[in-house]
Amino acid sequence: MPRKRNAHRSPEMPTLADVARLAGVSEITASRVVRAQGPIADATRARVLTAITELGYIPNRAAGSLASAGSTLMSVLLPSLSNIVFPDVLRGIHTALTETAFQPVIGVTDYDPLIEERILVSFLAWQPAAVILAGLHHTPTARRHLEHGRFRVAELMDIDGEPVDIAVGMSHRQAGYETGKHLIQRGYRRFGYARHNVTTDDRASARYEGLCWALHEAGLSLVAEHCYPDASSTKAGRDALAILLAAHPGLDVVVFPNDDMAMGGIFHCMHAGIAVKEKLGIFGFNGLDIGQAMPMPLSTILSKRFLIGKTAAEKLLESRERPPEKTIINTGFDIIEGATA
Amino acid sequence: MPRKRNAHRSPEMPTLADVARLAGVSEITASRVVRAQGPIADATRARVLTAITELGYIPNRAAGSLASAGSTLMSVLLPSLSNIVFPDVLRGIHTALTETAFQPVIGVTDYDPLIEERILVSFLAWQPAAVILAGLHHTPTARRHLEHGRFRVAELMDIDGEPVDIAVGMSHRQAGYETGKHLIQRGYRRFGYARHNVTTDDRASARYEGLCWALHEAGLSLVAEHCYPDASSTKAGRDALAILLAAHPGLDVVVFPNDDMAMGGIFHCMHAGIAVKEKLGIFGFNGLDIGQAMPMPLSTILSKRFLIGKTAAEKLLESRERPPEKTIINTGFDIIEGATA
DNA sequence: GCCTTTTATGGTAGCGCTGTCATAAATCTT
DNA sequence: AAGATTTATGACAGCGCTACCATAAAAGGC
Repeated sequence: MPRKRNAHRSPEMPTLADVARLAGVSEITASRVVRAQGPIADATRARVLTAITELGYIPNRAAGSLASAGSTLMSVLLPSLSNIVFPDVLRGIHTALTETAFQPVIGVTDYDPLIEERILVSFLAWQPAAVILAGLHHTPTARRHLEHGRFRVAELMDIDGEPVDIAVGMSHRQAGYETGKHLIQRGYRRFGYARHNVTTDDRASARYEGLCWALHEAGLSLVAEHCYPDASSTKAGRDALAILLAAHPGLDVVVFPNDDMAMGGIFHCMHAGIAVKEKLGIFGFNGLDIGQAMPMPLSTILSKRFLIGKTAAEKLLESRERPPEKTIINTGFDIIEGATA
Repeated sequence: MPRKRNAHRSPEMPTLADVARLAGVSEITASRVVRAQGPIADATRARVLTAITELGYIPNRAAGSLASAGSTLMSVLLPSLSNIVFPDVLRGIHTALTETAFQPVIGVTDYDPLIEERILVSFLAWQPAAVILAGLHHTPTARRHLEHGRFRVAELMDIDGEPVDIAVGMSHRQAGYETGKHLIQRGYRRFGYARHNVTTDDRASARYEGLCWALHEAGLSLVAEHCYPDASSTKAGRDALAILLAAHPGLDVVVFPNDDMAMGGIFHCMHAGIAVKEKLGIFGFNGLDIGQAMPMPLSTILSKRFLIGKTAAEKLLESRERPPEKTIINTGFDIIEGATA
């Protein structure tokens, strides 16, 4: 016996067929009106539109996606939502997607490539139009899926490497290097570094390496570093600096992996009565607003997070076809001199 | 002529039929293995699982969703991603959804009920299992859709009102009231308020009202308020306080709609040499980590954002059926005494 | 041993939409 | 005016999966 229509749906939802019947056209014509695709006579369009409002018709995207083998979803895989950095990226993506039919589906990987792979696979089940993820480093399985080519791929934040399709971001190695050069030029010599526990944050590591390289070039090296055994936070920065200075009082500048921790460093100095900049330089990364609103603006590097997200989404929308060659877009960075180093 | 199978798919994707064929079972049996549903003999399951790995099969959720009239998507509509508050909520939601089959699809409404309505409708096209949104205030059309009942609904942050299904949050009116009582008890009498431009942030308005009510009860009223003509930010708080004090030097406490602005207020005091707490009390809202990591921890109210998101998602997962009565979960709030008021 | 219940599997018909092809009418060429 | 092109519409199958039965075999009850 055939399944009764809508048997498993509580109140009947109007379908395209209902719209078509009411408007006195065929289903496919109604479909064309909904999708604004193909030539439609104005009078016909009007009739269909009226029918749609009258019935309160909402298209079923699952059916559409199934029939056309492609969805309007854009998978976004972010490492973390614990600070404002990735929400900023997401905001950029969302801004580019407003007024388009695309919708972001988000997943959080906790900086773990295996989790990234698992979430990616579950996202692919929706036949996304594009996949956005952070960094260029993925598991082999994930990379294989990404290279399959049925969807566009954007790898964000980092451009030091070979992207699958599009990469949008900056060179973190260079940012670290420029940080070192900038601070050396300003007379700092005895460098400290306050790290946090995320060993898989490739970008923080790249900045660290760049910094070391700049020091090396100048015949210097890190005097001290401390790894705070927990996630990055303002408190982590504050405590890390306290520990660092207790063991190495002679430091004249401390570089932090991000602004949150750097602000913690400043708070420690305020608390301990250390003159920031004169006695101890503090340098961060990200260029958060709050750091710039302080009485003594934080010296840091502005990463263009919103721009990265927005640019990536825009590029992905430009064409559904993956171009023959990989694209790298360098959004660059700005050194903010600030007043703390 | 029938459409050639997979004609519009570049490289052929394996389907359930391929898996079933390889495993020597029927499609429906393979489907049951994939969904871990119904009784399956261990040997059969193993064969199907092997076939799945061998083919690299990824289920097509659009087809599944269409056939079963329900998806594993959870629509999340947030007012903003510009500060850490809603990312925290999202993090809570995501945490509850990890290890489940559900995936959050997110939209940003910019505190605009009309945008909320538009995004809601476009999300409903995916037949979501649940919808999560902020606040209890929606357009009539949106409310009608939400009440339709084919999916669970959670309204977050606010519990002062009548929810559609589940509400998880706190009473912002009461938070404002308690703020007022707390500050009055500490001896403050000449109150200022620094507002920002989002007039549609109902929760900030509710806190404001609660504060005014507490003042009224004590025979007091706001001495001054200033509305910063831009979005909330640390800089907004800093500038707003400067303006407020220029016009009303006699204020002894200023309440801010959130911690970001309150920190701006503290930064102004630091800059202008005003002794915070002794000369001018500063009070925020949210209980952000950064405020607590300052040398002088911010006096504020801790809103339990992560908990709200997590609780909501968990409650939604408990049953697919909407219960006969509406549920309100009060996650409460804590007054953080801090050192600034 | 016969009947009931449970366990394991399959056949089949859609879910609601869109790709493909076909067709008819209107418009443009020369 | 006859053909070529463009514009507007429709018929129909099928996207990949699962709900709804049906069935057969195994297990349990007395």
